Amino acid sequence: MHDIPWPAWPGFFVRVRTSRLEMQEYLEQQLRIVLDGMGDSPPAFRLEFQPPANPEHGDLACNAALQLARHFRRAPRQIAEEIAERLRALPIDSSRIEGIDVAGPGFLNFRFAANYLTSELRELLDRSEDFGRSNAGSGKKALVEFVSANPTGPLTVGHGRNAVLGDTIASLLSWSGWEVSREYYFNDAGRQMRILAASVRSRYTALANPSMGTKTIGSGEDKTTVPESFPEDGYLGDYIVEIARSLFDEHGASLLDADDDTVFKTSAEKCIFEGIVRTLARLGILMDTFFNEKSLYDSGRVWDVVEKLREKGLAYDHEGAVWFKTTEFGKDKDTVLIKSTGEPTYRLPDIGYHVDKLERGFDLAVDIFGADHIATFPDVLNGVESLGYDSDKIDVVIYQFVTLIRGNEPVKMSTRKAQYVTLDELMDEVGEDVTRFFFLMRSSNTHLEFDLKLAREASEKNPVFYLQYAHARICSILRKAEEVSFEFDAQADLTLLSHEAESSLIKELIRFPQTVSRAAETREPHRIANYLRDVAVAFTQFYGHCRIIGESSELASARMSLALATRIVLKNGLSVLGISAPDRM
RNA sequence: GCCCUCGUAGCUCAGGGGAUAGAGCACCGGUUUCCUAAACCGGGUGUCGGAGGUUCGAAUCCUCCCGAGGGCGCCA
Repeated sequence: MHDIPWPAWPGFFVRVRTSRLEMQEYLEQQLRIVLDGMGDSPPAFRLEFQPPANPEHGDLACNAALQLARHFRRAPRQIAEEIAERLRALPIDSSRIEGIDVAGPGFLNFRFAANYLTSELRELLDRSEDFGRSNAGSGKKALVEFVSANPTGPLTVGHGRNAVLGDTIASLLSWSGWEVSREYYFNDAGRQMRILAASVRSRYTALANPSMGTKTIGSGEDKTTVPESFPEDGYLGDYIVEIARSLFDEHGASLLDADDDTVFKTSAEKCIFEGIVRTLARLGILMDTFFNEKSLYDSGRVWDVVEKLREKGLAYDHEGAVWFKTTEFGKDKDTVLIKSTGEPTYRLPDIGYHVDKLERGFDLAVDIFGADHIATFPDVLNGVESLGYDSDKIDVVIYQFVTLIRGNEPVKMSTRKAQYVTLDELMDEVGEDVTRFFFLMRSSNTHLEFDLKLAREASEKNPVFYLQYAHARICSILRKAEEVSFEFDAQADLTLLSHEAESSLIKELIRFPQTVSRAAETREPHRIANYLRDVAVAFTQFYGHCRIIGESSELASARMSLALATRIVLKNGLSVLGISAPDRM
């Protein structure tokens, strides 16, 4: 922190811009001087500031007196009074701090000079589309890995939460200055893909050879008729039949004698992946890289991991399998890395994959996982760490599952059984913006109850429309201004914005940068959603109380500036969330 | 049995050491000669799951209990 020489002549530097942080630093300096004069503070004592919940309590509060009550063996209010008294005697720079009050149990409440708000607002307007961006992560690279569904079927509502969370966290990091890559990890080998291929082949065979018999599988309501050759645990979705049909259209019956399932696997994978990419694009999601698990075997990375773990005594042979000593890290059991069949479990490539991420030079690797992975990712972190990498660079965001409700019944989701609602169907019903917002408006940590019927019915009252409406309204004001040849003075005196609705809107708007930073640090996009609602509320109140067009020209221009500032914040905020900001609705 | 997450208004959820715990939905009433009524204004609810503990101060931190969901595979 460099020292800023504070002007001793209030009034001369009215144009000086003071950020909240500078304000806090300034107060901290002054408070230190005062407290030093009041005797020794306890060693662990640290000054804490917080914005009061109630605007009547000023702009910034300090709880020093409460913390020091025990140490000084005096009533907190009394201490606060003394601090306030001594602060006023300093003297405090009145171009920054307008008032110091003692309130409640002993809080020191500071009121900023009006100049503070207007200078912040001016900065907002100047920075415009960059307002909210920061450089916390500048010069650093982050990788956000998400979706990562294997190509066995269309994306479902459950994947939707993952996709939107990952994309938005990537966006938040990017707003915080990180150089961000979005990556999709997949495995197109293994058991599930074999079953997929066999399922397609069976459907194809039935088409090419209609005389083939059928069988009935499942029981009760799940009872279905499938071709005789249909594999056990085969995929029942309609898309399988469609893939089979397009193969039949293209090749006729010539594939009946195919030596293996390769052609079925390849075309199914291609078709399903195309669908996934299309669905993601619809949500506005564009991956930078697709990472095939296979490459970890091709490069030998996987075997390298096993070898190194053996060297460290953390991997050993037992009953034909290779085990990972997870008991070393406090687990009850060790874990199999390579089955006795020679096939690795998913944990091994996972460790290799994360090593690969760090080897690629990422300073941060964020994973978006469903709650079912909550117990397994520590193995990966421990593996990475014991290979000599810094696992602190890996950050896992866990989201709770989406409970889909149709009518009053929770729908059981299973890709294989074809009991699911696809992400595309969801977007068809409620739209892309609502879909994104719905997944983002709640903490990823809580279960998301998604009632399809309600989502459809509520679409008109959905909170996302409220935000967009506020934005559209501002655009409408601008159109009106154009119509009446409104003369806008971009340098209007912003201190004219003294109405309560105006200052609370300004206070709301200038919180945007810290809200974005905080959301990025905690990987919590819902903070933005909640914040934007507060902005929209504050704007709508301003709109209700203060007219723009028709007021005296200077006030009208000042208010127009405020409306423009609101539009900037709404637009930037919605853009962080990947939601459109329509000009009219 | 062990581990993880959650339990806040009728419902869905914010808040995660500080002042009187907040929104939206739902419910009732009012508002349009006025820049979009997809809006605004007014009306009221809480043993913050329970019990202890730490603290000047707990919805928030710790312990235990109860309840919901998830995980504990040579499945991913």
